[in-house]
Amino acid sequence: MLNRSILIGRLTRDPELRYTPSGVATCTFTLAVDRPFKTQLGERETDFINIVTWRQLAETCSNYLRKGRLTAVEGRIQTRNYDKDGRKIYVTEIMADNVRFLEHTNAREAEENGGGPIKGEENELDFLNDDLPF
Amino acid sequence: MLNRSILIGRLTRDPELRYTPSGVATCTFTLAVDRPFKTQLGERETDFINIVTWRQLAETCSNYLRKGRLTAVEGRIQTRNYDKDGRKIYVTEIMADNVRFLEHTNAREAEENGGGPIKGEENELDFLNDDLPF
Amino acid sequence: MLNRSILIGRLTRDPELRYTPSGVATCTFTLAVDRPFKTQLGERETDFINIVTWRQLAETCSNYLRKGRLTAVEGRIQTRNYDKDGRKIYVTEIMADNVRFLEHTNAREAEENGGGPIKGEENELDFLNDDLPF
Amino acid sequence: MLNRSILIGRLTRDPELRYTPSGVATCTFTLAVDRPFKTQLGERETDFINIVTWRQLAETCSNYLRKGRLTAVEGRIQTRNYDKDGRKIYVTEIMADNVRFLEHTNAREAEENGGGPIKGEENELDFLNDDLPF
DNA sequence: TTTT
DNA sequence: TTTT
Repeated sequence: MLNRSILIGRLTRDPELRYTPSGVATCTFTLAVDRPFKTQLGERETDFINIVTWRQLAETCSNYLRKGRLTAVEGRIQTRNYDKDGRKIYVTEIMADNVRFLEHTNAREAEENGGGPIKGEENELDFLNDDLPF
Repeated sequence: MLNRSILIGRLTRDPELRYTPSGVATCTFTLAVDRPFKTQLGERETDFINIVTWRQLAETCSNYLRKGRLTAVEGRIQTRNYDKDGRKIYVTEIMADNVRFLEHTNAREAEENGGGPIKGEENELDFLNDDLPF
Repeated sequence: MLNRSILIGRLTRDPELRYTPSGVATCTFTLAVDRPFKTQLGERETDFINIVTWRQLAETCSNYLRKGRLTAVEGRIQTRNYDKDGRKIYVTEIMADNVRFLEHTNAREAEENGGGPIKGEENELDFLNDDLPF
Repeated sequence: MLNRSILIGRLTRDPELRYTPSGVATCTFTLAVDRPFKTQLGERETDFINIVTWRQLAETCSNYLRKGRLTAVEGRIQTRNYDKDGRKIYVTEIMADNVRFLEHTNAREAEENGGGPIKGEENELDFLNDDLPF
């Protein structure tokens, strides 16, 4: 009936952009989110959460996100399963409908690994949100 | 850096209460959460999300929740993995720190399957908020 | 950049349905949400949060919600101000894009105060969510 | 029964730190959060949301936040009212229990306006989570 | 102006 | 009273 998650973390690697047979873009990446406490041994642990985006949002994520970038994600938890070698594998992913790029691509990075343009980022993002004004 | 999920759904079966070797209570259950849209074939799909609670909150969930009960859960997505037959199994769970019982146990149900007391429920819930790691 | 609120509470009175000059439906109501703790005097306090919905969602809220009904609301905090007697009045409201009716209208209530139909409620709700599947 | 808000925005001015008569620290600031769409005239509007923090979290916000800083806030909507010149003034605020500093103080800014230390920020934040009434 |  |  209601299913909403909000995460802030860093990409564990560059995002992957693919297309369905019918041509719909999908972009996947993993967010590393530090836990808000330490273990009894004083170590900080991290959760690795898989994110899936579709269509326009997928294209923009592919253009603007890179490994290590601090990112906010809003979406819905989705579960699925498939068979592998006669075993059922369970998968949990966040279907994101809103992604916020919290760190701007700086010049050096953009050059080095193909990060997206710095200007215009905000404007592109205006159309990423499935929320309507009213 | 930030990790928050809020879910409303129904328990797929009665909750399970266990204790760690050191005596800490933990209660687990699965929420069935209907997706907010239908497939192209007009079918409604459901996500099955594992919930974990600890300590006082675990005890109260075990007392008041039953299969089918509408329930709101607030918590943090946690991931872990373990080896099984030489394969890595990945698990995603919600570590809940707030659980709201949206359906009161009615008299018949309480008698039939051991559901918790009807009176006093709200007061017990006052002490369920629990922001601790476990 | 990100603005999301999720609330569960009870309507303080029946919802109000109005139309803008251009004919757009808007439905407003107030949720009473109990605080998760008691004061030092042992009293429980309550927050009263104004909710605004638009269009199809406004119509459905008007049909299905009634005073006292337990309801979940998801939306965005919006602030505005206006002048009254030369003073600026500040208003904070939740622009809701998702509303879940957690209590079914029972037969007696429906008859007494014009609550909406019991059957079909879930189906109507399918179209209330601005979130797209992908 | 459930009341959770998550916001990302920028401080409209430096935070204000005060103490209650009994010596409890409270820090208040306002977040400017851009709306996720533009008006029909192509203008982007902004919501201004008042945030209140208490105790340890208040001290750290006062030390690390400055005007313009991008910040994530998690908390609970609280409403109150008071009389002013025989009129009732209604106030809505977020009682925050988790604040994330999304922009590091850089050297120049720190020098210019007294922003907090750059090193150690993350560690301090570990203790900010605070689910208490105030 | 407030709900159970 | 508003931020980039």
